[in-house]
Amino acid sequence: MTIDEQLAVLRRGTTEIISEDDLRKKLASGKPLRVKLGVDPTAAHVTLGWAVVLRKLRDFQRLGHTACLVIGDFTAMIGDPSGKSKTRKQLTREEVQANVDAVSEQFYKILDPAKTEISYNKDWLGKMTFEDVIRLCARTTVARIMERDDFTKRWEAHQPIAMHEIMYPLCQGMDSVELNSDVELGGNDQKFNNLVGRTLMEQYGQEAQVVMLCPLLVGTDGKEKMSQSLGNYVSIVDTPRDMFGKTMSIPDALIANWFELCTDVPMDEVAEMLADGKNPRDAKVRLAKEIVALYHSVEAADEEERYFVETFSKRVQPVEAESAEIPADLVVDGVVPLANLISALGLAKSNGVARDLIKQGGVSLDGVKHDDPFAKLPVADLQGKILKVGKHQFRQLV
RNA sequence: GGGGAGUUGCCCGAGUGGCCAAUGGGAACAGACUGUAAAUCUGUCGGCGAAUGCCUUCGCAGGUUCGAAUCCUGCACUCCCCA
Repeated sequence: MTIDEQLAVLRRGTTEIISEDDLRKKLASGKPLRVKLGVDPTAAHVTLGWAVVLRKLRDFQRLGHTACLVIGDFTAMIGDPSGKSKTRKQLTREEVQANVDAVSEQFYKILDPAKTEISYNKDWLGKMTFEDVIRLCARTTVARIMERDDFTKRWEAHQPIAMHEIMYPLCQGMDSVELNSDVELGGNDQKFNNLVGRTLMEQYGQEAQVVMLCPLLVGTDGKEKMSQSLGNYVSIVDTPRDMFGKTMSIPDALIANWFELCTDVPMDEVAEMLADGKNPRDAKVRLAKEIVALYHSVEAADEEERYFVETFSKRVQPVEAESAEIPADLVVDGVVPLANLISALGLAKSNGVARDLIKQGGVSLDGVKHDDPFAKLPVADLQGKILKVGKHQFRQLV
């Protein structure tokens, strides 16, 4: 592959490469590049948003380069201030470890283990003495740190900024020095942090890393960046059903963007699907199938399409639903209060909410609406039926 | 170090002794309409209860009072101005 061809692959789905000339030179050297990606184990799932950068890293691997994952077990205790309007909660060692364990195997659904190097930044950051820290701090200025707009905004809004938060970019920069990385990948919100890495590397006599930024994937709500704390995410370990369903619920405006960032479908093909006169729903179905196929299988994708069409498009009951046993302690004289059953099965968070749902016509059994919030139904009538609560929740009663 | 302002439900934000489970907006959820999209309309939105009702909530801990989110004291946290 020529350098230009490689660049074309690498460029897809990036917003900025600082600088492309430097990247070209590094590629031209012919040696495998060390491509760094810092991950903070602040969450237990790899989301599609997170996958955007991981997939980019995989692109590098396919071109023969080495992925250097830095698990931020040290920095997670600080919490990246990027894009945050509040100080993040500091995680304990145990929480961090639990997340690392959960997340690391998910990485290999995307990355090639043979070309992946994993390190933990506590190994070096944790060993720095206070003197080391002071000397590190001396390498940057308050004005430089405060120029990032997360801080500027918080400052102007009179929001607190804790001292330890301003250390974050320096920590991440030290990671680059430690790894002597050639390229650092990151989400767009990482620009500031990654640029600090360039500065520090030069100060330590290294060649500055190339910074490659990927756009932040917008979540299923169509507004905010995808994140676990906002609940607008699709996890790569979601069941095929959830994955498909959540993808189908994104706003139309996001379809092209998701194709670009989450799949390998060529963009001109995408443009064709979204041309005037075409139903965007069909493009979305294709998108959902691509995603399911990527993390599960083509068969699962076909299966979910069929399920989706039957269940939602044709508005019939699902072929099969998760089965749920009627809790024995709810049964009195052979009858069960419907509202209590719904909350006991976790389909509503309290009996009151369950009753509200029933009143609003959001509950049905085998397609028959039940709107009496105080209904008590004989167990015999319930067994074998499909309980539907709200739009998406189905349970096969046993 | 000195002076001032603030902490209310998922978020923002009213509320200055009983009519407050607490106005309003946003988010969320449900229904209608659809393509499990968008927009729109309607409804719900602390917990328990069939219900008059009961319990828990207005930074934390005490106190005053028949009665406090509202008054007093102490504590914690945040912001602003000055040094």
